[in-house]
Amino acid sequence: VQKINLTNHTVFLQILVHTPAHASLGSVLTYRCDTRLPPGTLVRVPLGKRETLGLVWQEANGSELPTEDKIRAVSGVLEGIAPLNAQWLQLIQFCAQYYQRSIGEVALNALPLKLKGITPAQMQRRLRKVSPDKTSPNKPDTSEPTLTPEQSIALAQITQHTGPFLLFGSTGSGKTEVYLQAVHNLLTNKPHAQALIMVPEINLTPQLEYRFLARFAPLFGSQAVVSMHSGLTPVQRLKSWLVAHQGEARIVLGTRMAIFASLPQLQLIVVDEEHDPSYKGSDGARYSARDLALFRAKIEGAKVILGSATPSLESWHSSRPTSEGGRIVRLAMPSRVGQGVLPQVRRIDMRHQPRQAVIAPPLLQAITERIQRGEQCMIFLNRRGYAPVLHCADCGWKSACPHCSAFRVFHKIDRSLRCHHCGFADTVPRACPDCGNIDITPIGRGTEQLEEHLAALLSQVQRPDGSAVRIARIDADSTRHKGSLEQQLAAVHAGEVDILVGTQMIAKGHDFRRITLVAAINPDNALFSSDFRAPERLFSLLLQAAGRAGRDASLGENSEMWIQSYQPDHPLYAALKAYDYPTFAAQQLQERTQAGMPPFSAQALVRAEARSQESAQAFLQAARDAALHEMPHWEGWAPVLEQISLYSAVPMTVQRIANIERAQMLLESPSRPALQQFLAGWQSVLHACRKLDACKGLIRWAIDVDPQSI
DNA sequence: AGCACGCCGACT
DNA sequence: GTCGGCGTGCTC
Repeated sequence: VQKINLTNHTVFLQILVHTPAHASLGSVLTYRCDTRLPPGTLVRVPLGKRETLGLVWQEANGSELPTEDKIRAVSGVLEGIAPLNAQWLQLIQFCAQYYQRSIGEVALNALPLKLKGITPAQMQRRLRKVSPDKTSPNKPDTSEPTLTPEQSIALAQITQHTGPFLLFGSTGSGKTEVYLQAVHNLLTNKPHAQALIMVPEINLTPQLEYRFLARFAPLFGSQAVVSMHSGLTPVQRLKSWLVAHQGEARIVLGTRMAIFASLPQLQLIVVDEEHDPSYKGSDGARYSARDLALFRAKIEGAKVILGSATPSLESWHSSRPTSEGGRIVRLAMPSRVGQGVLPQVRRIDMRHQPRQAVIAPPLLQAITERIQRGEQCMIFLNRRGYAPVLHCADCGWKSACPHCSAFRVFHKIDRSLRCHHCGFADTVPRACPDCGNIDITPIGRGTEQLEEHLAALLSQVQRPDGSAVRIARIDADSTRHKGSLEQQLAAVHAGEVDILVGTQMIAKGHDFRRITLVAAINPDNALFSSDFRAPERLFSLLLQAAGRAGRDASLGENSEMWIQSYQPDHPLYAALKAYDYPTFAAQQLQERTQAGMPPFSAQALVRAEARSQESAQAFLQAARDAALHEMPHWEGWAPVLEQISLYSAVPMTVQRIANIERAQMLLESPSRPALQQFLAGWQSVLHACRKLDACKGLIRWAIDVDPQSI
């Protein structure tokens, strides 16, 4: 009934809109327009009863147009914003295809939401605000720190070769200075070039942001360095995005999301702490920003530097000699800058310690001595709360969460039982809810209890000035309120704290100059984990933690890293004691070769969430059956399927969260392209399985390509 | 994802 | 009698 006036100028365009992967509607929709808009143009389009942001993908070739009465007209173009360039579009396409997401979802998630609601008038105002900042640069900072020989060699290699590079530098080897000078060289030699610096979590590494600002703002103006991370307000995000898109930002500093920043003159990407798991998303589009950085650098013709003291085994393996098939140039910087020495690692055999000792007597003694000398200690325990579970010895009751298949954690501080998965909390019962027994007891310990325990053990110990020992705890609970993390860290820096107790969140980034003793209370769990990447993460964490000690050269000489373990002779700890990542990596790679695990195979995981465990598993099994029995009959698919292993559907480790049952299924292939091809074809099967009767109650499913934890 | 329509429980 | 819960369905 709708009247359409087609002029001879009318073109049909495929436009990307934000529709999720599960929607029956695709994410590439056809609209008409009287102007030939180039790919990458930002537009506003009608979609149902609303108007939304769209991105021109390409012109529609007449053959596959939807019925004409469905096609609506583009409402307007976002004036004043240049189209996204071809490389950016290629990045989006690759990401969508590789991670099995719709292209519209990837593209629109990569753009600032605020673009959507913005009116042309606001846009003009916004653009004027960010237009070139004429404040002339302050006096150029000519005082670039002198590089060590190792740093100079690494920098020279980066200059001479095209990369990609793996900067393998031990904690404190001065990787950041190499990044800074590589960026400096680029930006001064090429007046329009842009660099992208990625960090795992920006609030944990504020000093990196500070160093970049301090170094480059005086040279290129304060607009030259912008940050991009999820902590920005929508308006700040829009602003950063526009400055980068217009080429005015020379340096973009950000978290994983920054990999999608529009950078028309991108020539260098740095991925700091490239092994960090937070580069791989665990919700929505589960992309690895590190892997995308390698791809993006390739298509942009840019250099990329991956930096780490404990590289991911994937990157490490890729940086083997070229003669053995390596594709990344390894640059090693083994020495610590200055006089700082890595702490001596001491392993305590907990089998030979008093039974109930949380802290072995020798460690307690060492802590005491440090405090009496006015030095600081840092103690790790990977469990927050007071005790991971409450228990009634009479009837066996445990503090289970009613909504999850997990125990609720006892938090003594507010006498609550809290579920760390769904957040459900209430006050601790006075007596056992099942049998009325008054005597319900905590089992195990968390950081809260460790803090209390230490306070009791050290109550008689005095600091050099005769005052009592001060203990601070830093974990997700103590830093819930905005700014409290900064406050607590400041207290540590100011020397107001003698012992810092915390979860792994204190291991990252922060330089505490007066800490001379670091201890891990109970790190063994990762040795027995069902996740084959757990040892890799543990090694990295412990090495990073060790790096917190002895940063002050005058104290560094006798700093220590203590490990309490029931397996003190485990090869992981032996390698750690020797600060020998290559040996550790070789052991791990050896095991992985034999077991055919990444990087010697490619993996994907399908996760299903449903009202019942049966329907979640039924869905996965149906998809598996179809892959095993139907897909081989598809024309030309048998050779692909021969290379794919599909394991059985199993409940996830935490089977139920917030009353939603979860199951998963692992897929493996020695060939990455085969796995890719399989997944692409399998999508339609998964969509079809959803409609089966046995799958009633299925809520959602998702494919996780290259899962980082299983 | 939005946004609407649609049919059942406790409140101005 | 309405307000509002979220189940189901549609969007070029």
